[in-house]
Amino acid sequence: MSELPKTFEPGPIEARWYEHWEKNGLFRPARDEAEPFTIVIPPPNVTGSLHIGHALDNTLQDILVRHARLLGKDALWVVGMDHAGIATQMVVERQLEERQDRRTNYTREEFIAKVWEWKAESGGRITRQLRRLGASCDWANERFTMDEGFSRAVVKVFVDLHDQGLLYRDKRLVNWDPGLRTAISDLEVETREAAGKFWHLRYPLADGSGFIHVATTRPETMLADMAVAVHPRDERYRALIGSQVRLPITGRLVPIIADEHADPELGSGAVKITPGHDFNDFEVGKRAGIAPADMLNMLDAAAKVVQTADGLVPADLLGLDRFEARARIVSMLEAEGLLERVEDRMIATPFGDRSGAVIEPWLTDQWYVDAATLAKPAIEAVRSGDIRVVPETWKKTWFNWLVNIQPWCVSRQLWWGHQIPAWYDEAGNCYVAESEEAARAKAGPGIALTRDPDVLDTWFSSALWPFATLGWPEHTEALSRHYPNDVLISGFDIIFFWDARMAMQGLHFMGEKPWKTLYLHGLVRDAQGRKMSKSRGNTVDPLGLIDKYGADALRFTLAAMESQGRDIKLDEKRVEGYRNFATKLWNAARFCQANGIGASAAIAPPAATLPVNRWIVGETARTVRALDLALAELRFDESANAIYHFVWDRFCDWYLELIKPILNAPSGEGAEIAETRAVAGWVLDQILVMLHPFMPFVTEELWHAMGERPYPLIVAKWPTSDARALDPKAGHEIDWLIRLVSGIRAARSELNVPVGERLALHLQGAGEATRERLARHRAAIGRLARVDAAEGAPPAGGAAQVVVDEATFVLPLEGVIDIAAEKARLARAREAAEKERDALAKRLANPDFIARARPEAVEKARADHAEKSALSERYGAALARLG
RNA sequence: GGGCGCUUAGCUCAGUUGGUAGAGCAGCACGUUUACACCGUGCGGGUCGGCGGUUCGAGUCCGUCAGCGCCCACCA
Repeated sequence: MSELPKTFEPGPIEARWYEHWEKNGLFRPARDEAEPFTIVIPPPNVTGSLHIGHALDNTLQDILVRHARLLGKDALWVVGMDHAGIATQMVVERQLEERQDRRTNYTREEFIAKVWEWKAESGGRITRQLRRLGASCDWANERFTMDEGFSRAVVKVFVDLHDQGLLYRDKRLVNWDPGLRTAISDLEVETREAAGKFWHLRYPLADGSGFIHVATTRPETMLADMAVAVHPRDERYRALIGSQVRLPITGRLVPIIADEHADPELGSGAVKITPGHDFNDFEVGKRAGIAPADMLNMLDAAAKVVQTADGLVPADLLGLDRFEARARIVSMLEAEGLLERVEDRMIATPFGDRSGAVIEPWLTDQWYVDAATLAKPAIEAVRSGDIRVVPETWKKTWFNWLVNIQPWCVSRQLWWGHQIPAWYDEAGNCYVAESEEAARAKAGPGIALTRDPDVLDTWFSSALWPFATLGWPEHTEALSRHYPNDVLISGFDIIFFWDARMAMQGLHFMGEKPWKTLYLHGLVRDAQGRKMSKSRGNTVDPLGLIDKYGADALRFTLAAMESQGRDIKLDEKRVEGYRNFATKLWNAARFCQANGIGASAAIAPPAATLPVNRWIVGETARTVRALDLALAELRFDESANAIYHFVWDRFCDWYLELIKPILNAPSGEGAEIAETRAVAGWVLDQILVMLHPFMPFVTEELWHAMGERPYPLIVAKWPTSDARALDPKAGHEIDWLIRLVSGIRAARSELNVPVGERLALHLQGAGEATRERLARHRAAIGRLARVDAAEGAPPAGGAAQVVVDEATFVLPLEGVIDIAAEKARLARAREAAEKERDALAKRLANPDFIARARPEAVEKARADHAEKSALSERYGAALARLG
């Protein structure tokens, strides 16, 4: 037991204890016999640094893991990082560019080596930051989505899915990012409204008989037009169906076809069809019998104009950027009198979420996962309740996306990532296998093979995180113990990217859901409710808050503000408030130290005879129960509030104040002092344990400061909410005491009685029990309310009066206070009681209420009515006494 | 075009199965009591977005309107 410094400084405490825990393996004590509890961290990007969203996500995880550990479970928090293909490659490329260098100056192997180098040097930043936050992860088994074991898992999943027909190569339109020059998935496309134009064009009919009008937002794609479509029931064009159009500029002859895609209400009702550059047109083209291989393409990977297969694009357009080409083509059409008019218009435009480039639908060969098939068990698992989703409202989103899911494009034209395990021979035959040797065996002897240069979508590998981190495809002990995981905590922003895909892959490869519960939290926003972003400059740096207020304060803030289903608007004032809370606890511990209160020897509550001690033991048990319930329901806000109010309102404001007279009593009361010290020490211990998941650092510090301990707090025992600890009689007594003291204080304050003035306290209409209570708590009442119990009837004259239950407490104040003020005060109190009484009377007078309301409700209304009636009468009597 | 969420005290938010509203911060007043001014005590403050319905009774359930936010979707 060491004396606590007067001021609480979080910094040094945090550094000391984190190191102690980690060094001593306390994040993962050996508990082979214990019930497992498992959480996996959403692996942060190697490029990442801890932002406030991580702080929230990881705080919630740490609370659950520390709680489970305190419950004696074999708690495992799997930690690691994600290689984050596109993001990481972009970072390293940008570094090269800063040195006037570029990726393509290197071989693939050289470049990848540079990325690994960079990862080694700066990739661990976020894990250091996680330590600052207090995250009790299993660092001894840190994983990476491209480490050797994980890579094996990725390859196996690819090959197995392929062999099962659930993964295939296909030529179709894909979302192409011309900035990054790679395909991306539907989810990586952000559609935003952007200012654009609607060009109305005249396409000459081939027979020279006139024009057909088409409207388009993308005139440049006319270089690859293959048809003009009209609605089959559109009378204006019926006669033209089957005839031909001679396209301007290229002179290509294309048919006018009938297709329901053409909307007669929109534009002219006729629409140009460019199957190679538009998702709708692709489908129209297929319906018109054009095979994907025959669809014309006019753009290269950087979205510059290239020659189409029929060679009709004029040479001076070749090599132009798509937007330059647009301008050029519009002016060419205008010159030929084929531009009818131009409308300004907002266009729903697709952008790449990483590059910000306008996405180009582009015809390429890519690898696709049959997501619809994998989605079915994931839908069923949530529908059946096998996976519990919290908050439930997300179930609809889950179903909506998974039911309508499209094939998942998993190949990326990047260098950094898991290279696709597929090999091609010179004839273009494809061999998917776990290794080149295996592929060669499939291909047969003497066949030269080239490996597919593409890599996999990062999410393809992170989808395997819940089981590949546990050793899969090996059948490890860890895997059988810790899969399925207990809870996944994730921001709702990655529900499709990650959560749904984990469910799909986990159910498919493990035959079992990845986690029992999926908990989705909101986003952390700034104090004005705006989304935080670097460009907006409103990001909150969690490390800065930790430096300023301590990790405990930040953690507690995030937990207390995490109410299900809502975004968090973070206000620094809240963090400051919870730093104050930690300080409050610190000072309470100092008080205990100064009064001979120390670590409790036992887990069970000490025997107590004094009501105040019996009461606080009961209150402790109630808090444990409230906390258990809240944590079981994943109500982080409720659990934080339960412990907060117990510590501050019950323990500090009342209990410690109430025991001061006992502790300070003159000698001769040894037994009471001993009992009180024991109880106070025990309660403080329970507080430290209960608060530890939320505020691990300050609690661990105080745990040791209060005395010698057989084990650190991080592996202490969670308290039990033993109902036997509750003593209703003591509870009522202390409740009465609190109401009495509060009542007297309020009266004094409202009547401006000088604080230094000690008043006499007389009784009016008090029963025997009240007199006994008053005698028992004379010292505490005297101290807290600054009154001295007096014998006999109150003297006549001015007095303040406080009604508690049946008794009226009279504080003679002749000459001290303004009698009129006290009368007004009592009249207000009586009026309030009467108002409630009358409302209850009205309800009770309603025969329908008596007949239809639940009997308990009627009973309660009667009891309340009686109480309010009595109360108003007592205030009436008090008023009468003042004349 | 679908789907979801939000609207409760000046601010940020709770409010479990319907029984006439709570917290933190901010505000105001006062500071006796050797744990704590990062504190203590007390006080003020809400027609629970509008309208309608169900019910003995609605912040809580249903409908509708208004405003705000998010997600999904191939209107050229």
